[in-house]
Amino acid sequence: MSKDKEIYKLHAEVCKAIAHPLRLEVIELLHAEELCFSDILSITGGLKSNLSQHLSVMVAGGILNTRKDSRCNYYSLSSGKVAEACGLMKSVMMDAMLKQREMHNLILQ
Amino acid sequence: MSKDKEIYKLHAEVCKAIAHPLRLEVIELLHAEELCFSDILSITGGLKSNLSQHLSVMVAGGILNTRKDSRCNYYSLSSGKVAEACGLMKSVMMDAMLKQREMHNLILQ
DNA sequence: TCATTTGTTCATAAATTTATGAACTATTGA
DNA sequence: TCAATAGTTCATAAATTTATGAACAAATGA
Repeated sequence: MSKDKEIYKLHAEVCKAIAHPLRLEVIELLHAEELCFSDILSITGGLKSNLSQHLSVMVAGGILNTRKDSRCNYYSLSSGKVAEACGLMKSVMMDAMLKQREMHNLILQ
Repeated sequence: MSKDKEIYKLHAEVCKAIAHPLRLEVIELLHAEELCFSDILSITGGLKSNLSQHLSVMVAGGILNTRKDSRCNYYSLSSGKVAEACGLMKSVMMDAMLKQREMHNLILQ
């Protein structure tokens, strides 16, 4: 594979680490503060095994840091850039929603 | 589903639209200028059917606009925010790579 | 020491995404 | 009209991701 294609592949892996509803929810939570596994689980709900796997996808993708206290496993964003990128993509989504709504209104007239 | 979960799902769909090596390559190309299908194809290579499908994923995700000239189908970024978000994620990837390299060096000493 | 808490790991099934090639459509130019 | 250009759509197979529950491990506290 060309060097460029390698880079795009790595880039895509980091992007995939944010591309899931639960993972985006976790990113928003961790934007405010570091949290431990059970805190995140109690907020997001669902199975602990599922959350644990998603968190490890995010750590492997380099977007989360993890720190092990004797009692708890703490997770935090590796960089503010992650939350910033997610915010931009959210705004792109909002724009697309508005645009679609306008199209709808136009058709209904 | 709760309203929040719905939002995270839509948000994730837009994020998925950038989370593929070929799609990131297309985003970088379109950051500079609007291009038509065959131009993109000649730069990225691969099958035309594959490119066409990836482009439609991106249009459906709201990150690309498409315009049909009688001769060609032109594609462009729906917003500069898309390229900005990708740039941030690329920088997160670079940071992760550097960090991993440092870890490596530490272990090899 | 033994039960409890706090997660991770594993196997598996289900769902989704991706790649491929063939078939198809629409427009243009000879 | 007929061939060529420019792309889309479709069926299918392969790969990857996701969800689930059970089993496991490590640390704590009674």
